[in-house]
Amino acid sequence: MVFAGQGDARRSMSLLWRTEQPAQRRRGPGPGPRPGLSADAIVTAAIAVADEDGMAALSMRAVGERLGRTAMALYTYVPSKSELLDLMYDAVHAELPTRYAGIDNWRTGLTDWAHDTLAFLLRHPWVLQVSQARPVLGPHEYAGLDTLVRLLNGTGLDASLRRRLVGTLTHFVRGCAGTVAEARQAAAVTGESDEEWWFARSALLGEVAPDFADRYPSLSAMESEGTPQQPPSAPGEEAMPYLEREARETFAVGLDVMLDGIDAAIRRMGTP
Amino acid sequence: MVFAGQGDARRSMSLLWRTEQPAQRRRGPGPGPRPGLSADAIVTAAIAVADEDGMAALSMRAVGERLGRTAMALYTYVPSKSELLDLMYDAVHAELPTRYAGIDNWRTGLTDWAHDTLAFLLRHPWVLQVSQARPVLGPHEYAGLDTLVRLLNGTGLDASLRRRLVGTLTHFVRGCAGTVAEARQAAAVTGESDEEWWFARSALLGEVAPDFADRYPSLSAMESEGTPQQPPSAPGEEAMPYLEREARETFAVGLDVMLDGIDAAIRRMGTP
DNA sequence: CGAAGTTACTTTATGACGTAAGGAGTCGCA
DNA sequence: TGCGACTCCTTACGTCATAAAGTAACTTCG
Repeated sequence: MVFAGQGDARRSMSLLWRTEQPAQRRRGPGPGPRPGLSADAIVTAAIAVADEDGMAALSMRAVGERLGRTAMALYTYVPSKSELLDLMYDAVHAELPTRYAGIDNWRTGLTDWAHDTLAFLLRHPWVLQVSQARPVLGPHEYAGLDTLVRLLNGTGLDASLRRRLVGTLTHFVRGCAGTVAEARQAAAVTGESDEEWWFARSALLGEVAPDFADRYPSLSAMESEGTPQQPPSAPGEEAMPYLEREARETFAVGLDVMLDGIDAAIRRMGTP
Repeated sequence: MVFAGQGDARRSMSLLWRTEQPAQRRRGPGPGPRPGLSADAIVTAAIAVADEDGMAALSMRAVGERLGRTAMALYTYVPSKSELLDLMYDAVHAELPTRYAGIDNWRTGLTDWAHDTLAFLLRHPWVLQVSQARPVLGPHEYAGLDTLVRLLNGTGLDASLRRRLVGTLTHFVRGCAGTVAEARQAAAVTGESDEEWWFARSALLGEVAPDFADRYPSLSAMESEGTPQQPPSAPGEEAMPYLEREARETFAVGLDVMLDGIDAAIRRMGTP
């Protein structure tokens, strides 16, 4: 987990909400030899690094290199790596859709929201590694939050209950996204596909725990019963990796279960 | 996020499942001057470091220091930090309860499980920062998984559905635990309480976004409506920090919503 | 025109990290 | 007494964020 927002709070909020004093610039002197960087350019480059190579690869050197500068050049525009992370975090949240057609139907609205949010998190998996407590409090994150609340308003539930549902739904989507993201990263880092990994590991597991079925009877029973034979993927379409397919199944099923639970709360409200 | 299990898979599984060759030891020589370390002692010390000071403070140097050795001394017993993490991860999972009284009542069983798991994760918050994809596959983690599956068996649902519920419930509990854990860590690192933090931040927010209520109408309405006046905590009992209280509310409400969703699935099964 | 001031950027340095390499000390057994 | 096995230490390398100080280019002023 990477902690953002460690720097000067006022400076950080200024940068996030773009309330920097516009004057003062070009007051006397002029720029140096180069075309000149900007905080925006740095944030864009940093997002590209994180998207492509993951949070672990996000170093000031890497961002600087992408811009043809040294790491230290960035500190002219960005106070620290922590603040840069804040800016990156809020910048990508601008991608979240804010308009949903069926506001009258809370269920389809929330389903769409969940799918969009999952897709967003898979485009920018490093977002999951930014601490959630003490949130960044940027304008785009708030916009995303406002959208979710608006969709929840359609349920007609109490404000106090809606408040909790925001966290519940977010936890779930983030959890699913995390599983997929980590599986992808593991595959990228090790160069070993999910299938290869699982094949090797289950062989070792058989060596090392020959009594597996006796030690974990419920788990074993469920696995042998509940694992469907997967159909071979249609020719021409890329087979989805094992762990990712599992995670997406969990997402679909779990989302329906949660929405059923919300539905139950709505019904209960009608007939107390 | 910290990735474990990067080392030699066979060695790692051997260590996890304690299938090291027992011979070979003390074959010819004797130990050096010191009483002698062991993998177990190192794992215990490493868990203590991570529990007390967080994952960021878990360095080989720090663990060695706690044992009165240098960082390099650990490498005699543990192949790498990654493997040490595997061992730590599985070792703490031994704390998870495996017996639950009311197996006949799936709802109370799952509720107890969720509370126990939350408490476990809050005792060892660094567990949340170990990657979930490509799991560690140790005996104690499997025991915890088997327990959850056993409780889910009480629902009578299909194996394929139960499979997905494992992930759904886990994501939710982990998400709640993560919020609390991160809030605690932020408070510990910055020395600033949730209340102080929020007070300072909301003042800045008012400066920087005076039109907040207009920009985020749904969110603002929900906040002003759904935030209860919190009663002053009884004298003598420690007031729970703001963010932690919020997270625990989300946990309680969200868990009930999820269990209602499971209940709906059970009813649907009865009357197709 | 030249000096001074301002900014953009680089170089260098510090103390952290994981861990490779190469000892040094101690013991059992020959 | 010497050898091999074993534990543990010192040193070293390349990485990280970032503090401090230096350099180069430009604008403005004298």
